[in-house]
Amino acid sequence: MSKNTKKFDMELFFRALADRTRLRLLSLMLTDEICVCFLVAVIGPNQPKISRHLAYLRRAGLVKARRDGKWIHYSTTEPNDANAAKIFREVLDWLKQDEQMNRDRQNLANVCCAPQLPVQLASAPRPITLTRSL
Amino acid sequence: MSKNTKKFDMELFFRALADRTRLRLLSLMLTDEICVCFLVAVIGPNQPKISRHLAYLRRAGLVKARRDGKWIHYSTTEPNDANAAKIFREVLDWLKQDEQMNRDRQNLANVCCAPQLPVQLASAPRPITLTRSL
DNA sequence: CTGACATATCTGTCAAGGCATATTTATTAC
DNA sequence: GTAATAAATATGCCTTGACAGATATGTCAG
Repeated sequence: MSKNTKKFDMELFFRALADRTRLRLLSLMLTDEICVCFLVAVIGPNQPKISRHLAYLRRAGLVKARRDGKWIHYSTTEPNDANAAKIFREVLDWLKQDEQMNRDRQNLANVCCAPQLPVQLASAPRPITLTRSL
Repeated sequence: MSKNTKKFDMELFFRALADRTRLRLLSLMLTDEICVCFLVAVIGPNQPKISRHLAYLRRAGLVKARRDGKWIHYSTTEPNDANAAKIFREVLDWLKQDEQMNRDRQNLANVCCAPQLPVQLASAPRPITLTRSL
């Protein structure tokens, strides 16, 4: 019953966006939800680091998680404030112009669409849109 | 001549926006440039704090300073990147809906349009638009 | 010298990266 | 079916660096 306009935390919102690793994570969720294991595969070998940044994004209300057996899929979600939501969409568009993030997305495509996945990813659930063409 | 597209620092941009004091400062520049002494008068008695946050905003390319004798006037300025510029404009609009910042702007109007200014502000150059009605 | 503003320094807090470990779920052994 | 194990992810702890707030001091214009 608390009013929906629950005083959105602008500072938390912007701090969540003020880190390159987090922006890179968001850029990998641009097309559809993605399993954590692929985020780790693309961005770096340090799994706890990725996990903590995902938790940060979750706290800020920018992403949501969906459990799927052993795996957890992350996707962007609309912030609880109209202004923030609009800005967030524009930030996501902005990410499409970043060189490093374009490389990241290319790497993701290479990794998860390879005929032969690396051992640890062999049975991981691949992003949907990237596997449509298989 | 280095290319104008000089790799804009997104992290710095968002970090600059990720602090309530800095957002409050920006909100006081919404209508026109404003002298530091009024920023101090409205936001708090701690002058070095205000000064440091202004320096931060300057480094991030969100505000510019103009010297006028003893006084320095600050105003918002367009970030060096088209996406950032658009988002920045929207953030500034967003600030108009914040309660605390509305109180700040009201306080500014009260302070600088009072017939009798406090001693320290007696000769300070008042914001233009707020004094139009005098 | 005085007034307006900036910068240096100190302290406390937060967050990032790295490593170890806990937690949850699926799998295998019995 | 239950116990032990392994895989995927999350969380705790530690160290380090950035930065916010406060006070003191420096700079620059009148």
